[in-house]
Amino acid sequence: MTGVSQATVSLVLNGRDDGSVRIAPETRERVLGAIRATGYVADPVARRLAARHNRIIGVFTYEPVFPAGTGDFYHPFLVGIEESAERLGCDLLLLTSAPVTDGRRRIFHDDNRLRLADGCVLLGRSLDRDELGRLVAEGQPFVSVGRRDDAGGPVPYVGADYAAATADVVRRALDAGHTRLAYLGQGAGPESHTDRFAGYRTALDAAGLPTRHEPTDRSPADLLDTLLDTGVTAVVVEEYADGVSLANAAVERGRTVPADLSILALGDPTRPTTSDLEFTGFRIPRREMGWQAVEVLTGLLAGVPGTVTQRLLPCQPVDGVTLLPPRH
Amino acid sequence: MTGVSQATVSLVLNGRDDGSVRIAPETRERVLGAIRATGYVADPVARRLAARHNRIIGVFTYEPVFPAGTGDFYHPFLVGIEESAERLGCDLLLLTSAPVTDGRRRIFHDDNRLRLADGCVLLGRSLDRDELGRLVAEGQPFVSVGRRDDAGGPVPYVGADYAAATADVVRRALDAGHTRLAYLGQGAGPESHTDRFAGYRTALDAAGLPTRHEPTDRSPADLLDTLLDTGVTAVVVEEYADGVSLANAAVERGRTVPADLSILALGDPTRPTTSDLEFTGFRIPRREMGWQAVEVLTGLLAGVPGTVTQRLLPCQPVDGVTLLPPRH
DNA sequence: TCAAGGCGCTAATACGAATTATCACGCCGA
DNA sequence: TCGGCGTGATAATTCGTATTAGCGCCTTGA
Repeated sequence: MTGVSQATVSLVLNGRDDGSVRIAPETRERVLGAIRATGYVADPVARRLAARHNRIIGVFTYEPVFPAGTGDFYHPFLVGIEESAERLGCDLLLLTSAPVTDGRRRIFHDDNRLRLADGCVLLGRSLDRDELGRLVAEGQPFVSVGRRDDAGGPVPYVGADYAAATADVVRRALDAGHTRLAYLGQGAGPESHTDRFAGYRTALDAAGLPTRHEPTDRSPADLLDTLLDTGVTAVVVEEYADGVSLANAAVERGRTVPADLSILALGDPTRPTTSDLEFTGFRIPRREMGWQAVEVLTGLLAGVPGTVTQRLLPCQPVDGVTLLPPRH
Repeated sequence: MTGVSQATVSLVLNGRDDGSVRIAPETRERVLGAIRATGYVADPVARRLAARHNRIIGVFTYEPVFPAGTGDFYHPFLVGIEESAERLGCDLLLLTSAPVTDGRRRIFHDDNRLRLADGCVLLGRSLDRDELGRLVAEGQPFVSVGRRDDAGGPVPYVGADYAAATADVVRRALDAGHTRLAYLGQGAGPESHTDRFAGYRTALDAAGLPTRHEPTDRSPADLLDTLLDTGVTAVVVEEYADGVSLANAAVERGRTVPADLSILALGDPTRPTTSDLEFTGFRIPRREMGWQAVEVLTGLLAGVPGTVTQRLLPCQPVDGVTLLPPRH
């Protein structure tokens, strides 16, 4: 249309008029006119092939992105991710094509499409260690939402400081006069669990008090009986839903929360559950985590020098109504 | 590593051993071995450049994808879209980079990235007519979630049959004995509104009864007075939230719903609102709409002949507690 | 004996942009 | 007249893959 070469169009399109390249203003206008007239837009894929980046951020989750069963636990993360992406002018690629084997999605498989994006954000309770290691080894740019242990190298993450938040919750119970506190949950497995348990242990150790770990495989009623029989006056629960079950069991047994037993929740519900009690504990800064994860990723990609790639964000304390001094 | 050409690797990688191409089993094994050893995966971008499609489905919404203010009205659509995409092995690209001008996102702008995807799904109460027309004119493959009028050509869509569902609701009120039914809402603007109003009008016309249209700009209390003063016994409300306001106003005035006034909701809440009443009306098959939108899109892309590209899905009637025969 | 065709693979090219070395041109000064 | 220099644009190459015509060799059948 304009009689210029493809190269010239490319230069005009990208507004290149720095020292090394010059386009006559008249030519530039002609090209821009043709672009406007035809509505031409450069093929982003070809562009990516040549430029080696495309402002696409992959989002990989081990559960469906738009959750049904997780009671929207992941929703706030995604809100933060989207807001951040929008601000940075990036698009999000939801890696929904990853096939599900053995009940979970896999990053690496025969038609790995991760590299469609410049980098990716990983979301999920527990990431597969092998896959994580491979990402690190291959130098794939990624950021995990949630702290992760090293996997053959440092893993970039934006996590919540569960250890500090849990220790704080425990200290609040200690300040209220409790001396026999149990930890209800796995306390192992995913980093989010071990961190909580570590915080619990730290706070009790510092106070010179014994720890007590209850697994979650017992019925709430049994569990309640055991706890009360052995003089436990406060329980910190890893999973919000387990706290709800325990409280319900207490009500059924004619006991009162928190008069008979204080219950402290270590975070937001990850399973759909309802309760009219507002549990004392803390909130996970989910939106902020999602937001910062994208920030860290783009920092990594741009090679920004000062970027801290391992971040722990503070949790917000929640006062709630489930903590009272113990009876004597 | 194996001494074969790039072309051979490509052929092995894609499992091409149909009639036209043959690879010696021994060679194939050697190549596969090298692939396993190195963990090589084809660059999806280059692949897309060559193949001219990439199994990416764009998702464009006129509101944030992960909604905050819309009370998760859009969530079920996205769940359906994701499920369908997962089943078809496609990834979803959320077009979050589209800049917001004059309070809404725009598809077309100077750095249009729609073409990154093979096609796209459009979501939103009202789509911009000009943009829609341009999509049609340019032959961009897309599907709208929600019925749309022609825009210089037929618009592919998967919508809810609001007209039929509304007519059905009105008939249920007529069957209960109502003869003075008002329509509360815009009744104009987006197709979803005009369709509802059309259904309302159709049902009343068929019964030989007069229609009555109330705009939403009045206070619920005023509105309630007017309705009752003029003998209206049932109201169909376009917006769930307006029904809630009206019901609340009734309670404040010492009236009872549905004894004094039946209220029928034409769909699910699009704004966050709470009410202990379960409104009589219908539910929008949101998940199914999202699901089928992706189906239609992939059908379009694959050029599947029999694909119906304009679909209206039935809404599910809800019995609820807000419809009773009128007092005499 | 020779054309026809099967076999397994590769060279070459396309995909659509970004990048860079280079070229043609005109002007100026020596 | 010739060389040097600033201008403005282009030819050629690159990114990593998919596709296809065709090569050289061998077998088969008439």
